[in-house]
Amino acid sequence: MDIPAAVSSRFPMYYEYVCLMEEQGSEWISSNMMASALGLTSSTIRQDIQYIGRIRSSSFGYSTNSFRLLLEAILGIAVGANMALVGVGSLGSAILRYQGFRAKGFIIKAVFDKRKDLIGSRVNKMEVYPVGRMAEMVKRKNITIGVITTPPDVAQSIADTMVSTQIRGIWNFAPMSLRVPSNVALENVSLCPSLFSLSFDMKNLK
Amino acid sequence: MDIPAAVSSRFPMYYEYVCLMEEQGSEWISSNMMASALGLTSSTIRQDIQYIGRIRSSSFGYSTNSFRLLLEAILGIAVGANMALVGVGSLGSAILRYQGFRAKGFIIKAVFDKRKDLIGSRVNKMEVYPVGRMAEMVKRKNITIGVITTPPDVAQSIADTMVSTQIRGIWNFAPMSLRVPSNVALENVSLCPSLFSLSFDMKNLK
DNA sequence: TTGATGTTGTTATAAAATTAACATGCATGA
DNA sequence: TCATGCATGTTAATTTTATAACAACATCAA
Repeated sequence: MDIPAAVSSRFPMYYEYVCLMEEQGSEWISSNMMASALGLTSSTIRQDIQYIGRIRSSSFGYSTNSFRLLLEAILGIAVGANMALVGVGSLGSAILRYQGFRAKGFIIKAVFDKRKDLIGSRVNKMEVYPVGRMAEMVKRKNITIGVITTPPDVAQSIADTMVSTQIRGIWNFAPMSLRVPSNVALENVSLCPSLFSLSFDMKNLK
Repeated sequence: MDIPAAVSSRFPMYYEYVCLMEEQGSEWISSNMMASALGLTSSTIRQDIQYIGRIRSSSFGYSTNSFRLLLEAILGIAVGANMALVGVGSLGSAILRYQGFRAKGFIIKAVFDKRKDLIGSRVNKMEVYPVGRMAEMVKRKNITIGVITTPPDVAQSIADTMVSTQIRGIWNFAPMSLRVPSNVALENVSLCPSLFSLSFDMKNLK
C-alpha cells in the first residue's frame, strides 16, 4: 500500500493531538472532534485512518490508545533513533538545549564541529568531536539520523560524509537544498519559512 | 486575486533559494534550475510566478533581484515586524539565542513569563516582564506578532491575551491547537512533526 | 542567415486530494 | 421496544493541484 504524501504529512498532527487527549484521560476521540480541533474535515480524517490500519473503534469513536500505538508504529516512534548533530553554532546549541523529541526516543548521541576551539569543549554536557571522527562514532553509537546545523556552504559536504556512513536520514536545518541518494531520507526544516507564511497570512487574511 | 494555499506555501522556498542565488552573484535563474534544486517541476514554478507578479525576465530566466523584491513584498518581509515572546523555558530561550529571522526584519522586542523567579532577570540581554504587562508593552513597542513558547496548558490563555491587543499574528510553538478569531493569523510550528516525517520516510523509502 | 537550444507565458490535460453522501451499526433515553 | 443521534467505513462527486504541451521570442554558434 502506497500512502499519499498529503496523507502521511498529517500523521504527525494526529499523533500530537492523540497524545494530548490520551494524557488528558480521554479514552475515545471521534473524527468530528479531531476535525474541529485540527481544522480539517471529518471525512479527510476517516479516509486517512484507512491508511493507518485497524484502529479499535466503538460508537464513541476511535480508541486513543490504539490510535496512538498504530501511529507510533507507522511513524517509527516505537523504536526511536540515535542521532548525530553537526554544527554547534547558535542554532545547534539551541537544539541541544531544547531536545523536545528526546522523550519520544530520538536521542542525540554525538556532537561534531569543525572549529578547533570548540572541539573537546562541552555543550549541554556533551563533548564536541571533530567531524573527521564521525564515521567511527556513528558506527560505535549505532546512529541512524544526522542533524545538520552548520552554515549553508559546508552543509553539502557534511551530508556527503553522513551518507557514506550508516546514516539513513538527514534532518537539515541549513538553508540549503542538499543532494542525497535515494536510499537516504532528507527532511529540510527552518523556522523562517513558517514565520514568512505567518507574515503572508497577516497581510492577506485581514 | 486569490492565491491558492498550495501556491503560497511554496513562496518561502522560492525566497530562500532566490536569496541564496543572489548572494552567490547569480543575476538570472530559470524555472528549470529552480525546479531541479527544489524538487519541483518547472511548470509548477512558472505557474506560481504568475501569482507573484511581473518579475523581470529575459531569455536567461528571471532576474534574481526582481524576483526577490517581489517575494519580499508579497511575504511582508519588506516591512518586517516587531514581536513579543511569551514563555522563557528551554524552547523560548533557544529561540531568543538563535533568532535567524532577525536579519529579515522580524525582531523580538519584548519577552514575558509568568514565573516570578524569571521576571526581572535577563535572557540573551532582554529583560523578562510579567504577562500582566503585555498589553502595555505591545502598544508601546508597536508589536504585531506574538510568539508562544509556553507549556500547552496555558497557551490558549496567552493567545487570548494577545488577541485582545493589537497583535494580529501568532507564531505558536506550543503543541496545542489554539482558537483565535478570523482577524488574527495563526501559524503552528513544532520540530517534532518534521522529525517524525523523517522517521516515516526512513521506514518507507528504503 | 539559419538552425539549434533554451527561455517564458499560457492553455489544455491529467492526476491527486478533498469533500460530500450514505449504508450500517451501536448506545441511549423515552 | 423503538426512535434518535452519533459513530465509522466506503463510494461517489467535486474541487484543487500538478503536469504536459506548445506558441512566441531571444541567444548563440556555425
